[in-house]
Amino acid sequence: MVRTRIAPSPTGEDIHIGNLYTAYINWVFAKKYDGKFIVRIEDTDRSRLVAGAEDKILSSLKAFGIEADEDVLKGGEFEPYRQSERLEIYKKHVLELVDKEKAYYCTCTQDRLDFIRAKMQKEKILPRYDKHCLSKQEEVKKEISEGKKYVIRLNVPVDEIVEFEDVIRGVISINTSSLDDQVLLKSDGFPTYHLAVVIDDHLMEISHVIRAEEWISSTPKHILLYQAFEWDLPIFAHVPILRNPDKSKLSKRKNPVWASWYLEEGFLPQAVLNYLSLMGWSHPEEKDIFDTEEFINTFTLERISPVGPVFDIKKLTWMNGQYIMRLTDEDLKTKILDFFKNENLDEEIVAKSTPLIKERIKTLKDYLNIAKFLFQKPTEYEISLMDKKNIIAQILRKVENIDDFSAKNIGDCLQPLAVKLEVSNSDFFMTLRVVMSGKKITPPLSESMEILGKDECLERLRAAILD
RNA sequence: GGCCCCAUCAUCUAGAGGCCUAGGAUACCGGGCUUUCAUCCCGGACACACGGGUUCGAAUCCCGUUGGGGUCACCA
Repeated sequence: MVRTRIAPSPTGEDIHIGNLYTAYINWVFAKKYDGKFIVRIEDTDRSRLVAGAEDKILSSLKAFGIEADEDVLKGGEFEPYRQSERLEIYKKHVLELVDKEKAYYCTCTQDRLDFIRAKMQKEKILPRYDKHCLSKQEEVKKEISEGKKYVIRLNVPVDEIVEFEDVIRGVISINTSSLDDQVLLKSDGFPTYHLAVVIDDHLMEISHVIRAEEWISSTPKHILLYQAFEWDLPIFAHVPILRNPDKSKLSKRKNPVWASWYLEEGFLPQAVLNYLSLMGWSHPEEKDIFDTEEFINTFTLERISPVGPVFDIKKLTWMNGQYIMRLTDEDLKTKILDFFKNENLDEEIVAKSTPLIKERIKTLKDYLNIAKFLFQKPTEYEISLMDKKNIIAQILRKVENIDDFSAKNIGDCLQPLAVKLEVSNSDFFMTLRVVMSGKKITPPLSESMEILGKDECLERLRAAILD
């Protein structure tokens, strides 16, 4: 049984786009093998907890269609799915490790820790805990019974090789001498990530740990824990970290990183997911555009490349445009209406204009940029109409006499006027375009005028003359 | 800095020894279509980091160098 998970921390505004990426890979992998996808909330850092973050993460995941089979809302066989509610479990297990002498109590103060760290740094040796408390456990236990604050540390063996296999990168081996005696249980009684992740992944029967590359260097600690507990290892796959254009880890300083930002900018979930699937992975037939179902069918972990890809919003934007073009008119109308629900747009106008703007917008947000004039009169003109008054007056007279106000007929009636006035087509229609919309770039003119209707067009022509 | 991971156009990538005078996509530049813009079509410029091996033959395998990234917390 394939069981995958993501373990977001409610410490930010929303789910990070990089986490959305790993979530998608995990979800797709589970779907491909008829497995289960679990969302586990890792809220063990009480100091960085952000109120509302958990809800936001869950709702964003849902907005992108990545639904968990087991999570804090749905529950499941292995609940609770919030780590702060599993404290007893961690405690019990870590004590087991102490019994086995794989872990030990430590009552060192932060001051002492800071001191030895500084000293080691000065001596240019790797700063890490010096196992000071390990040799005097009885004494330490006595201190603890007297109420002294303590942590429990992993007793990392000296100078051993820890090896594990990563599906994407092959065998990775690290000497334990580069590992610290990691704190497993913090003094507030909460586990650290390293303890909690191993226990939960085991207890929740996670078969494949698919997570970001930044976890590679702490995986040996996890291996040591699995060995200490005498548990079987899951399969590890470390997917690449998404990068800023300067190749550093994707960060909010340099890029929009919150998943919901993309939705707010008018990107379609499917387009974002499709783009994300191309990060470190490519379709065997070199396709760019494909839906989730096809991704599930063709995806393999082995095909993920270990190279960290730059997140290129330009290509995402192109892809989003492609998705918008492929939407049915009805579907696009609904999406635009929903996107601009606060604007209370006239549904009929949106419906009529949708086919006109379909190939012209890259995001839903672009819609009003290009079509706003259909809902309201221009407030200014991008081109001066001062020396065009005569032309406009002639157009006005002509338009007054058009009875069949269809796009085709409007064009047919106006075209001869351009010839008669000896004005080039582009000049003539640009003038009219600006009169109608105020802008130089618009959807097709005759069609737009048809949507506006004869009366509205006449009003705009008169307004332009008076301007 | 130690350890670990990585290395094909600006970017995402194809490529698993001969099919590669390296293919596609985005972006960019030019042209066509066109009542603006967009779509669409055609064309262009642009890459195997470097140095050693192995081999009849290397973008592909090995080693080194360089470069980039990650990680070294009672954060995840």
